[in-house]
Order: sequence, then C-alpha cells, then structure tokens
Amino acid sequence: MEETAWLTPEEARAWRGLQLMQMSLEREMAKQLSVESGLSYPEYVVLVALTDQAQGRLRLHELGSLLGWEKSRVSHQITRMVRRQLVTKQHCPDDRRGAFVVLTDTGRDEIESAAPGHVRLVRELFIDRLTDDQLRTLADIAENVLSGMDAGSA
Amino acid sequence: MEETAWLTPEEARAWRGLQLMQMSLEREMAKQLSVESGLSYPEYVVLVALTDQAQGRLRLHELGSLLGWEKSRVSHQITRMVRRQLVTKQHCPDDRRGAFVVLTDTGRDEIESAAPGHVRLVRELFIDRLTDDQLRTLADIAENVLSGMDAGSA
DNA sequence: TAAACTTAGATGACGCATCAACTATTCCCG
DNA sequence: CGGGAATAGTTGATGCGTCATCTAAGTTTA
Repeated sequence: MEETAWLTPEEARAWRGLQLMQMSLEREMAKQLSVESGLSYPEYVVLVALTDQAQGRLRLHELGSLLGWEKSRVSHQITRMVRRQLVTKQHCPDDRRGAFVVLTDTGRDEIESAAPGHVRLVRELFIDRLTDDQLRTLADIAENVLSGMDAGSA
Repeated sequence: MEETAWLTPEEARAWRGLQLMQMSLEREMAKQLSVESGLSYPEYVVLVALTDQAQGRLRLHELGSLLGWEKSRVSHQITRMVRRQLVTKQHCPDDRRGAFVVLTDTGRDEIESAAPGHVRLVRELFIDRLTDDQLRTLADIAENVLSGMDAGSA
C-alpha cells in the first residue's frame, strides 16, 4: 500500500482556488439572473441551448448531451420549466418514446432580456480579468481534463 | 445602450470549458466518495475542515467562512451530519448564541478512510494532468477572480 | 443604561441534482 | 419474425443550496 501523496501547497492552492472560484462565480451568476430576470441559472442554460437551435427545439436526450446532464436531471428540469411556461413539450412523431422541448414565446422573451446582463457579468467577473494567455491556458486545461474523464469512463 | 459584447469563440471555449470541467470533476468526486465511503462531497469537506483543527472543532460561523458557505447552508448541513453521527454540537460557554461543531469518533474514522482515495482521484483526474506552469496559472487566475468578487461585494 | 444595531444560528419552503426503479418503444440479431 | 438488449423518458426519495424570516444574545452609542 502506497503512502498517500497529499497535495503540495502549490497544488492545494490551485485545487482549492478552482473550487472556490467556481462556487463564487456560479453564486454570482445565479443571484444576478434571479434578481434581474427571475430566471434560475439552470433555466437560463436550457433556454440558451434552445435558442441556439434553428427551430428552437430539442429532444430531451439531445439537450442532455449538449449540457452534459443526466436524463433524469433533464426530465425534472423540463417539468419545472413547463410549469413556468418557459418551454412546452411536443410529441415526437418519429419516435413515440420521445419528446421535443420547445421554446415558448415567454421563454424567448425571458432569455432575450436576460442574456445581455448575464454576458456582461461573465465579462466583468471573469473574462475581462484574464489575459489572452490565461484564457487559452484555461481552455486547454479544461479540454485536457475532460478528455481524461471521457477516456476513463469508457 | 451599448451593443452587447458576446463572447468570442476563444472566450466561450474557456468559459464553457471551465463550467463543464468543474461540473464533471465534482460529479466524479461525489460519486467516488459515495461509493467508496458513503460520504457526500459536502460531508467530506466539512470533515476535512474539522480535522485540520487541533481540537477537531469549530464554531459554525468559522466553518462557514473557512468554506465560503452561507450561514444557513452551514446550519442545514450540520443538522444532517449530526443526524448521521459524523459530528455533534457543543454549546459555547463564551457566547450563548453560538455552538461548536465537533468531530465524533465515527466522523474521524470516516474521513481517515475516505481521504486517501479522494486525494488519489484528485491527482488522477486533475493535478497530474497539469504542468507546473498550468497549475500556477490556474491558481493565479482563481486568486485574481476571487479578489475581484470580494472587492465588488464590498 | 436603554435603544438601536449587529451577529449567531435555526427553520421552512422551494428549486436543483442524483439514484434507483420503472414503463414504453425501438433496435438488433438469430 | 420473435425475443433480448439498448434507448427515451418518468417518477419518488433524498441530500444539497438559497432565500426570507425569525429568535436570541452580544455590541455600540446616545
């Protein structure tokens, strides 16, 4: 049995910093969205994904794989969003098991009014505080770490 | 009214990558802890914080500021952990409003058996995939972004 | 010292995320 | 074609996290 290789101070600084940063960022994003638009962060993310689609609709499983969400998470989230009239569900004629999530007019209005403020905050708290180099490094790190987890799970 | 400055592809790659990476990392950490130790990630974090204290105890608000958690989050979490016998609460003699969270023997056993596997996974999925340079850059980014949010909230 | 303010913590409601179990459909292969 | 495996989605339970609200105790200041 190997002796456990605890984190060095430099490693801990990066790991802990990442965790704290991410938690704080998400908190700020969520708070701003909720105050300025009455949307939750997950709601926002779903609406953006739908807006990115030409037809403003997606199968639930497509939405899930786009966002990296598990199917039951998608299902619960959409249930809540249907209740709030941000989306509706449409039967899928080609696959009777399935359904489309469709952006409603309300949903489109909400996302269009929320997006500018959200992006502004992302810039203010995050993007604009990083150099181009840091931005690139971070993207590389994420890509690398994610590919490692994909490989590991396969 | 300014035109909204949407994210460039490079910026989106970093921002989206960060979100996805963090979500996936937390998911893996949580899953492994739960499978190998029956602990949730928040439980783990609390137990680590307590273990780091010489006396194995902390005031609730100290725990909160250590972890960056809001007071009601701390309170709910500790309530659940008391139920699971991982910690107990002690009245604080110096401040009759307050209480200590104290590690139980069970809690100590759990954390000691969980920690090595957890750290191993942190290394495997994250630390060991980064160069020293990347690690340093990431820690710097986190520090910078966090200090920006502190300043903003003050 | 009394009133105002702040801090410590608890609580209930509600949305979020996962797990396990389930139904219904489609796909695939002998 | 028929039967088993994979896929699409739902559901209920449970833990997590925030908000608003509340109580109690400590602190400040007029």
